[in-house]
Amino acid sequence: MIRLLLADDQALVRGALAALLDLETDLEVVAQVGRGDEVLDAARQSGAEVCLLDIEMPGLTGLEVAERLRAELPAVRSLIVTTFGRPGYVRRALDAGAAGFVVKDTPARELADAVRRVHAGLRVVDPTLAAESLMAGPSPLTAREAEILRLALDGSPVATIARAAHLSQGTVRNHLSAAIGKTGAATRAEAARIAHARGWL
Amino acid sequence: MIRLLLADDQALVRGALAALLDLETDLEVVAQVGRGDEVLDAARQSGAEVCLLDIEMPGLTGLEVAERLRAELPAVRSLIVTTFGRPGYVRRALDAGAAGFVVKDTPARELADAVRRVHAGLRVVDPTLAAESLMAGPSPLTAREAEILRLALDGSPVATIARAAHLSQGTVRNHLSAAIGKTGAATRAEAARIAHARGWL
DNA sequence: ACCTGGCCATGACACCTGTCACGGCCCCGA
DNA sequence: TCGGGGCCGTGACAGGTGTCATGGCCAGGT
Repeated sequence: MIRLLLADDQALVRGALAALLDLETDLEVVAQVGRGDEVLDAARQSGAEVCLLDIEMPGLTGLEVAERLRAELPAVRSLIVTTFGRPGYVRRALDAGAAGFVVKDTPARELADAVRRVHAGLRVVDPTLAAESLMAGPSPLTAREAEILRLALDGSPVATIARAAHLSQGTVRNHLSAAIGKTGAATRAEAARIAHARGWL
Repeated sequence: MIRLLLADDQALVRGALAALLDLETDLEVVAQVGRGDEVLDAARQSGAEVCLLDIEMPGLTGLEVAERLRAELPAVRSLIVTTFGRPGYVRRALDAGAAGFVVKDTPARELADAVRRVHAGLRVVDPTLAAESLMAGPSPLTAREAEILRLALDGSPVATIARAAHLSQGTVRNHLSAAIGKTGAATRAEAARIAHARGWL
């Protein structure tokens, strides 16, 4: 009996996944949480062996959770289950200590197998996704450029970004210009979209 | 036995919802599709009585599907099941003939009840969502303003938008200016975000 | 000691954007 | 018949944006 923990911010999806996995005779969902910062406590109390983690959750990112799980509960395996197959996410997930990476597009019947493989100590990564991840390569953005671009994601004007980052407007525009160049974009909005889609933010 | 059709672009979510609903003794999932434009055929062939529709799908929107179902298969009830509780979506869903509107945040146990209510001919709408929908009111945007704003969503420059819409740049800027004024935004990026969040696009 | 590269900043320039005033064309309701 | 309002366009202006050159500071590697 493999003991599972589910972390996803959408209650309906969480419950549905639980129903799906409980159909398997060798799997048992022992805990469900809707926030990233509730995973560690729940994992400790439930004695979960494998954690299915969504990436975009309130509190903590699934990637951050995977990192903390590795540090504090090294016996627990993390399996990232996310909507977005952004290339950069795969690399970051593996760096964070995740044992697997699955997108929500994959057929339902394959999920249970992924869980079993991860539990057995294997690494599970969507093959097409792994290829994309290698193709795209690592992020060319510096830390500051990524930070500025994150602030520019919603289309804020330079003045707002500068205040938020405690920088001068000129510096912000320089970072944005560099990011535009590195992403091959024409405007900062496009640069932000590209970097976001690649998982560089 | 209530016959259900599931439409959601994420295979994993689709399969998980099927597992969840099949647990109920009076419900039966008779068809699953991953695209909006496959729903009608599938509904006809499977003889589904209730269709669970995600809004954002390739091919056709869940809202558009609801409209066509009402026109061509009036006996079939539509239940919108979506991630985003945008106020404008609720109104548009009901106008399109949907019998219910549920967000993916709702507890899993309530979904089966929503299906039964819809099948019984009742309307099901998340109460807090209904309140928000009334609060926000209808879209103040004209058709063209909404179209231009849709094209501006990704941060394209005015020249690109103008080409895409077959308009002069001046006209595009006028429409954008009007939209910025009506949304109370400061930039077109913010206006696009606001309108999108309200379900006006 | 030297050079490279990230980071911060300034100033100047060309260009893009947001706003406003204005005019014209339609359709619809009073 | 006469507005009113949506729609399209022009022109002009102030301010925001993207680019470039330049300079200083600091950490790291040769």
